[in-house]
Amino acid sequence: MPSPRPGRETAPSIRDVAAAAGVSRQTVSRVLNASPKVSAETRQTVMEVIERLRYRPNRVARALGTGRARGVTVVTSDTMLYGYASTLQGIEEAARVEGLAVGVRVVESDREGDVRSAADYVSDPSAGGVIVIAFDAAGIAVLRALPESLPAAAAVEPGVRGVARPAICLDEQQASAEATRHLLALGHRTVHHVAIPSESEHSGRQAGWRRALAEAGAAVPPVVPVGWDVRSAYEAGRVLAADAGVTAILCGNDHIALAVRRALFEAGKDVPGDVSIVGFDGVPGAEYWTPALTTVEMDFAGLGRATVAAVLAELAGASQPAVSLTPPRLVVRESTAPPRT
Amino acid sequence: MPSPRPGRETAPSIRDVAAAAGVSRQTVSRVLNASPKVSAETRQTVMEVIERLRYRPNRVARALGTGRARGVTVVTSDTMLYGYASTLQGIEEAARVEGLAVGVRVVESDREGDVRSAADYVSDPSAGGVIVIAFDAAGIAVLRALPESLPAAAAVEPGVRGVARPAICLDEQQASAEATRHLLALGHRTVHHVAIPSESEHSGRQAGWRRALAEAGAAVPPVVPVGWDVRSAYEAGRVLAADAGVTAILCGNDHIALAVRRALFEAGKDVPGDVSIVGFDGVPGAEYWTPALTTVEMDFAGLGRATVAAVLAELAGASQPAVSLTPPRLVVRESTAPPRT
DNA sequence: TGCCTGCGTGTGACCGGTCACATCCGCATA
DNA sequence: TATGCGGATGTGACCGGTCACACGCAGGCA
Repeated sequence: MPSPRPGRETAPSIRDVAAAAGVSRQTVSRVLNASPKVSAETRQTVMEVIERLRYRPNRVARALGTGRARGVTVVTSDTMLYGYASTLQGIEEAARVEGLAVGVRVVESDREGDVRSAADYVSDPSAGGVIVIAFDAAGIAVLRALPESLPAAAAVEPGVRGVARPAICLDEQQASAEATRHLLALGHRTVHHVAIPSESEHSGRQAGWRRALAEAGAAVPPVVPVGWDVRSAYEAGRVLAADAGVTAILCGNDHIALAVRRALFEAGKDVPGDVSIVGFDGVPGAEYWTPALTTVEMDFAGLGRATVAAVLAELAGASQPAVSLTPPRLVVRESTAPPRT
Repeated sequence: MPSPRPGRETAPSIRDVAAAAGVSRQTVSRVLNASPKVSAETRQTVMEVIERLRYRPNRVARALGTGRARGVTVVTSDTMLYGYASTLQGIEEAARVEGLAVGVRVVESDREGDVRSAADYVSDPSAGGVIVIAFDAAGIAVLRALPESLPAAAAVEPGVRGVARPAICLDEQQASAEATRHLLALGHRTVHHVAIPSESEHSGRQAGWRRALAEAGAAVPPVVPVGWDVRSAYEAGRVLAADAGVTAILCGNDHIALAVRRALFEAGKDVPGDVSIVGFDGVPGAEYWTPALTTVEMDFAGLGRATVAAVLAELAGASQPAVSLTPPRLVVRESTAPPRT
């Protein structure tokens, strides 16, 4: 605590500004909040004083007065995985532009205790609006546990139901189908799919893949589920590499593609000579991989920005603003080719 | 605003708890803050009431009362790059364990306006303690612009001077020297170095590399600086690939290594057959690259945790706690081998 | 002239905690 | 019995904004 006694240590308050400008604190408050009920003249005076005193409104006091902080808190189960991290980045950027504070809260799992604790955390007024990155079970559980009254929005996988919140998603179904068709068109009999943990049967990746296979009358091989850890993707790759019938693999994300590629390499199979692989995400640098990765680019940052717009609308009580997201799109590079005849 | 009129919408306050427990609000406050000046009996009663009412102290009110929020705000120029993101992750984790709120604020550059705005942002009491990820010019500028009175700590590159704050770093000089010696021992005449933007002449990577070369009496080739973007690393790789004298490259980070490897590949050079490469960071999955990458593993998460301990100490007015960091260490894999004779 | 209207402004209470200080009580000591 | 003392608890002010409402004043209309 900086003792307020010696000299003038403490930052100027709204009352200091009011006194210096010869108006009431409420008038200063109105100027700060761009209220129209202030004469141009008074506003001018007040702003000059604010400038002169280098006054900055205290966010804490404001939050206590209004009952909620002017900011957003992101709830997520992870901060490093590409999809999560980019979404977070988009949120931060949009929030900063809007002058909102940004908080982060990680939920480690969908266990009762973790979920409750995260929900409690964001229930506090200091959390402001809440954005849940609900790509997985933990996120969805938090979304469900959130008190009705909280202003919130979510970034989700396509196909999520039963969430009474504005939920935004990147619909990768089209692009996933396109990627599958691309492989089929190259002459592959069918396409195998390695699924990330956040995927469900109805989520975009899997739905698009299924649809494209069905349309082409191709067999639908069993989905190979893996965890977020690279090792499990590698193990899955080994299994697929051992199967001579596998010539094309649609991987749940780019990092999985990298590990699968390694497994294929160890099995003496060339990419794309023997097996073609496609990723999801479009991580930076995928074009400089060896071979350069064919992948579905996803605009997670845009998704993040859209969720900010959504909570802002919730906060203001307005209806959902129509933010247009750039849809996922297939980028063909070197990792896909016709199968060896 | 949930109108407090109809029914009981609002969360219980400390006064509700006090009333229900038959004590004063101050006593409840003491229980919450684990003050020793409460009888065991009273404490018990109060805790039961808290439990029954599901009371959660209001972080905003507390911050207004104490003058500062119980939390930390991370200032960083980036949230996605591996080093930054892992440090952030470590901070979040440690903060959560300590019951601290976590905020994030990005500074886009070291321009006056950006720096000032970030410094203003964290000067607000709602920011709590401040942790600056000062691997680069933007971070260091913020660190310098921070008001004296703010509780703050920083994660920095080794060799940073003139920062009147607890500054913690991962000293990779040893490991860098070791990596260089490893290459020299394999028979390489010298080792080239591609430097990341955050590196200075005196930072660990470069210092270790220089020292090892000097000790071995090897020539010190000019450092090749690149940006954070993968493309610039690729361009640097092309230049090195065109030079027949280059047989070993110490890359500033793993992603650079990946791009350099691509450039070598395009030039018809094999890794590690023709050229050996070493990375820095130890990104997850590097062991599944093709070839698996020899790299220096860095414990950024541990660094992040240490900074939390440091701000906590600042907050409490205590001296620096001695947190032991796990030092960076070389992990030899497949991307390094003797030069072709 | 009287009254209503609306704009610009000011006043007191309040948000939910904490701080500094006062008070009460029981027991040991003089 | 008076005094001192320290542990346990309570009281009022305060942190720095906002909210709801009151107020003064000018112009328009009856």
